[in-house]
Amino acid sequence: MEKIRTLRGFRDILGDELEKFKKIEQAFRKYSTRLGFREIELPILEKTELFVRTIGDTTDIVEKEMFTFIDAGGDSLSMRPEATAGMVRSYLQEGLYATERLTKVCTIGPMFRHERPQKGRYREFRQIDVEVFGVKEPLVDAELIFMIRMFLDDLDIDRYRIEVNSVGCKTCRESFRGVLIEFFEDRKSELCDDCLRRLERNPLRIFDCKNEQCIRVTADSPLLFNSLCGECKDHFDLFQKHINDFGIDIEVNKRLVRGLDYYTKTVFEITSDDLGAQKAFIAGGRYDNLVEEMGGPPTAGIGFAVGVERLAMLLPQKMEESGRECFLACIGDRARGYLAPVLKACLSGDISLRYAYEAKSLKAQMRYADNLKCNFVLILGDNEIDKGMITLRDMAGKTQEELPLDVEHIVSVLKERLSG
RNA sequence: GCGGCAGUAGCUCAACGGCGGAGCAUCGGAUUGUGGUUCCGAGGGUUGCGGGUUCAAGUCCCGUCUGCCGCCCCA
Repeated sequence: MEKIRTLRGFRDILGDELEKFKKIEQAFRKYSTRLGFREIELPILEKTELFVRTIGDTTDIVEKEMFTFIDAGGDSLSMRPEATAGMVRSYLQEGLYATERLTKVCTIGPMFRHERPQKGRYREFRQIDVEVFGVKEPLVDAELIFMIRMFLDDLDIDRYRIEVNSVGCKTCRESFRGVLIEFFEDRKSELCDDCLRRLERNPLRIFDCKNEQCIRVTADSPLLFNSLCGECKDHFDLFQKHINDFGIDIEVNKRLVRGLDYYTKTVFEITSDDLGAQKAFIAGGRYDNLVEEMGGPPTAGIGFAVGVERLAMLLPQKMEESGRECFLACIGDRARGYLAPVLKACLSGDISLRYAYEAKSLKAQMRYADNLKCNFVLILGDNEIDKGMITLRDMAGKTQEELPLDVEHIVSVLKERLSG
């Protein structure tokens, strides 16, 4: 019989990795709460059209990376490949634009992309997603970078770079597109096959190419950053001033491009060389036209996503200290009769109690208790019961004492020992 | 989607084409009811899966699945 295992690129999350996820989410919520973000849970499945219209129909994500299927009713549905699309849909559907001046929301959950798995790249992966709707001022751009900085500091992560760029607005991008195509037309022969395709669909992405030949070509090319319109230029300058006020070091990377169509003005990427090929573990940017394009009122937007698995890889490997636990070792059937009352009293008294389900030798039970890293072991056998006592052994101190066999008393002594 | 490497006990890995092993982990024992160190012992495997070559395949060949590295993409 063939063993059933997870689908390719899908994993069970357990042990240290799950602890890291919890730690990351806890640290994140600390700052999201303080900055006024509300958490929201969104569906994993949405109409395919939502992603096509937001992310862009010529992006790789939409073209070949979505888990898409036709449901029984004939609708094309897709597992969400990212969170912003659903956030925008929710913002419009719940009418938040009408009930509040600005909206700060975040969500944490799994995303799905049908890619070839690699370290730090899975078909099901977890993202923390943050969005702000209704603020066009660059102060919020800086606030998000600041939030990321506080969050990473909290996790003791310091080997990373913050790269920022501006991809301009619709008007500066349209006019630049012509300039760029004209430049590359003359040097077509020097570009790789991938870039020739990009030239047709999204010429800006040529700047993203790692091919040395293409990098040489783009080194001579005009940059969108240098031909931003006045408004976009002012926005970026003010953003940099605010970043400076927060005391954060950033690198302006004029070649930085994002793979999703909706981005405008400020874009950023947090990368680490400790991650291998998938260097970016946080990325985001502004999308000032998206809400309107999706049928809402003109509303500025900005957000970012954290790749939780990738961030977890940057966390130190050290195991969490196990909690302070107690163990009850019973010798004989008479002692077993005390298990239920002792367990009941311990749990009510907020004390962790472990015990063996099988009637094992005391030696085996002690070994088990040690294995579980229990700090204290209660030993109960005929000797103790006849005296109306119970033995309490301090495993680290290798000392033991006898206590009256009274559950309330036992719990109060354990509490005292565990807190000291 | 493309290229390369790999898959043997729960984990890390050995085994010239010739009887599948070790360390760690788990469990038990070392004279009455006391853990870690030590000693002894036990359990655990269709060698990822399916074909093929061969007297004989963990080992060679083909396919497939999965992982890893790079490309691509992206968080």
